[in-house]
Amino acid sequence: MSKRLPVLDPATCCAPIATAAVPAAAAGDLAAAFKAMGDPVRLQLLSMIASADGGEVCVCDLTPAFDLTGPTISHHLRVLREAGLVDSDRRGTWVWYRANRAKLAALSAVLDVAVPG
Amino acid sequence: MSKRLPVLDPATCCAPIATAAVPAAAAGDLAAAFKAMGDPVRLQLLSMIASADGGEVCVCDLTPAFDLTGPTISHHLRVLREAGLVDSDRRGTWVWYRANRAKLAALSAVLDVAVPG
DNA sequence: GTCGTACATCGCCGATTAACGATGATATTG
DNA sequence: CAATATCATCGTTAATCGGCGATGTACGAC
Repeated sequence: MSKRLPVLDPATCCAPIATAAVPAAAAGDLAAAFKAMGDPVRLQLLSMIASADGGEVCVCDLTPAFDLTGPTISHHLRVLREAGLVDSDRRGTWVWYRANRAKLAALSAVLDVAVPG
Repeated sequence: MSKRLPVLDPATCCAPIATAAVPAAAAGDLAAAFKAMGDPVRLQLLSMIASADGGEVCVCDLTPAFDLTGPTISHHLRVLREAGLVDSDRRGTWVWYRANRAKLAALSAVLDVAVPG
């Protein structure tokens, strides 16, 4: 399935942006992940996958939730996959998606900040 | 300065995506914020602003950090502003930017997740 | 084998975007 | 006042993106 390896380990990169500036080398990978979430449909897809009971969802349950064609949903799922936010797994006729929780946690940590007052 | 009000209160919206699916009405605003961070230059700008000593940075200190023209940096700052991630403030000749920490915290919370193992 | 279903990929098109140079607005200085 | 500096806006261009229909691939049923 040609999983493309992330250049940077999501667990180690990076310090919260309120603590230190993101190094240029890391900015690309981080921005790619945020960019993948920067579409309403993809954000909903990601949240449906991440919050799914049992930790995974069949594409057949995702597609009918939107007023979009199959190829379009497939396209968005591919973007999420290539960003390393989700993983897919074909079992028989159906394809199942699950969230990469470590990646989500890393992104959350990057945005974490002490809120004043 | 025509600050455009967010449709949804960043402090109340939303539950972590690993907990519940993002409502369609909220997906747009959330995705817009992530989209703004989905560019390497903007992510670096945001991190430079958020981590700045004193909580704010002059544009004059941001522009020379990139191999880009002034208008291009101005454009990226505008995107960050319209996404509600930063606020600007002109004082004399210079314009100062500071991060909207509440918004960053809200986005961090949305991505927060319990990591297994 | 032939069908029908479930997704992915391909190719195309209209809309959006990042980048630039030129121009404009605002503030300080002489 | 004129001149300079900072930053935003305007207008253009090349590239990217989201959407679709058509086609391809993998699987189960027959």
